[in-house]
Amino acid sequence: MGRADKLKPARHDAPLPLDRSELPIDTASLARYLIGNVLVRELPEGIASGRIVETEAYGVGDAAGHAYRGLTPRNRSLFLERGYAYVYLAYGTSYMLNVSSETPGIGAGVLIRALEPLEGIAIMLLARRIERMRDLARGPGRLAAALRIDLCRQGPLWLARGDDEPGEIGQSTRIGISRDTHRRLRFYLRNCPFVSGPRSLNG
DNA sequence: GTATGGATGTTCT
DNA sequence: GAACATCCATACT
Repeated sequence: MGRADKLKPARHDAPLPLDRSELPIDTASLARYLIGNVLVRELPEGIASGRIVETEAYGVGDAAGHAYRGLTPRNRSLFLERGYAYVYLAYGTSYMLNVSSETPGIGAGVLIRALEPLEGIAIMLLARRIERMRDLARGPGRLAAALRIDLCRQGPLWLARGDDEPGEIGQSTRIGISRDTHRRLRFYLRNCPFVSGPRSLNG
């Protein structure tokens, strides 16, 4: 527990974090496990949260993963034990949020791609110019914008337990990559309007 | 609904 | 200079 945790405790009724011991170590297992659980962000304006409905695994020896070519200053948090954030800027416009996986020293992680908004929708709307509510956090860049994961704002970020059974989980190839495109390492909630990607991948 | 192209900044060759 | 785990606006079926 670091000093910052003691200085500003979370709101008393905020969802409790998952214990690290319950996170699967294996990357694909973690990606599947996270579906149905909750991502919580505490901002000065209040709590913003959403149910995780879409993830992608970027595991050991995966040529599409950022850790594939070894440890660099950018990707070093992927080499931490499971449950740490790895955030980077893609295409100069969108931040991507990942959860580190595997054991310390092994570079791997899970990309969180979409949320079903739960709490603090008004807070998330402040950062998203949208017409349809379903687009609030539908896609990894939109998700990071909605939760204002922009690396220049104060506020904790954690994973919490989902309230109920997530529903049927589908599996497909991953989106937006050019290597290892055949692997079916994308996990999503079936029949969920908040999932990104073309209909052909979401059957 | 799907397809296409431009904007954008960091990392690595 | 190229690649890139994207988004948005626009055009079209």
